[in-house]
Amino acid sequence: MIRNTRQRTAVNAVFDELEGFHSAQEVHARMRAAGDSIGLSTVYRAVQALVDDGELDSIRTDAGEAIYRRCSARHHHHLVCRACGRTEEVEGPAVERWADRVAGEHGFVDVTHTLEIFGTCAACHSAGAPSADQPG
Amino acid sequence: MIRNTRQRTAVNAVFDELEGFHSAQEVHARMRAAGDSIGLSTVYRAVQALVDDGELDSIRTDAGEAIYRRCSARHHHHLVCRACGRTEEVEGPAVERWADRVAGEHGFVDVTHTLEIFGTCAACHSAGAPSADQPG
DNA sequence: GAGCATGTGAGAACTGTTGTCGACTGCGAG
DNA sequence: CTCGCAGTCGACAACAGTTCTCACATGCTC
Ligand SMILES: [Mn+2]
Ligand SMILES: [Mn+2]
Ligand SMILES: [Zn+2]
Ligand SMILES: [Zn+2]
Repeated sequence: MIRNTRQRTAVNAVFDELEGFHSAQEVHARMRAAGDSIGLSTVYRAVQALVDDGELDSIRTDAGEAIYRRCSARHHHHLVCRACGRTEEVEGPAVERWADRVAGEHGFVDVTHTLEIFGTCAACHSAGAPSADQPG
Repeated sequence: MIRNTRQRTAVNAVFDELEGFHSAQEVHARMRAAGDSIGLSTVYRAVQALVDDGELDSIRTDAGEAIYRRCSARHHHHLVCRACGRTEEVEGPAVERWADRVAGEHGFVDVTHTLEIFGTCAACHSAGAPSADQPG
């Protein structure tokens, strides 16, 4: 059975305070800095449990790092600022239908998808942010 | 300037023989097994150069590993079988427009996106493959 | 409270990837 | 066809993120 521990509660609470995506390492550092005593392994275990419970959503950065944020229940995608990390949740029913349809046309079943949009947000753009590319 | 070397030519050639996505490590192992002498660093440098040249497309697995395949020039996405790794290139102009539009509505500029569809292909499904989930 | 399955965490181990640096080599200049 | 050298190679070390190990601690049930 799953136990309530100080650490799990604390990790969960961190994501109440935080906007956008954050890595396990960052969460660990924040907690340590705030005086919480917790091990890095425990943070990893906690975020994974929260993802399994549907409490957190996770995506992977271009650099291969897993990042997490508190996630609303309905299916959606993310619009992420490359410069500041600011994140918007976006929905597109037509895209959902397209993905399922195109997969079905190829004979695929049990279909899921990942979709992330990256750009420079208005604030960062007016501040003069750099740019980057994404494979297709 | 960029030089033609035996190694770069060989890495490029490997992707002529191969369907679907393959990791740098796998390519290295294949080449070694086939008697080619090449260093792992060189394979990494070669695949990255090929990605930069638009010769290869790269995506990242759930496990965080970068995988590569020979890629047609036009912008597209991938429909990947979770069981056998078989990959179809798919296009959806409407999805492209949607991504740009929704990003623009939020004030984002310099917009790119990633979109991958996962499922079980017909062959694997009739063979009775397992299933998995993908975050949203 | 007692018993014990479950969770913790410091550190080691692992994985994919990148950096280092002396040796090597493609290739344009002469 | 040399020569010279910037570009390249590759064994190896270093790195970053993540997972494993295992002795110890602690929620939960009874
Ligand atoms: Mn979707
Ligand atoms: Mn697209
Ligand atoms: Zn921004
Ligand atoms: Zn398949």
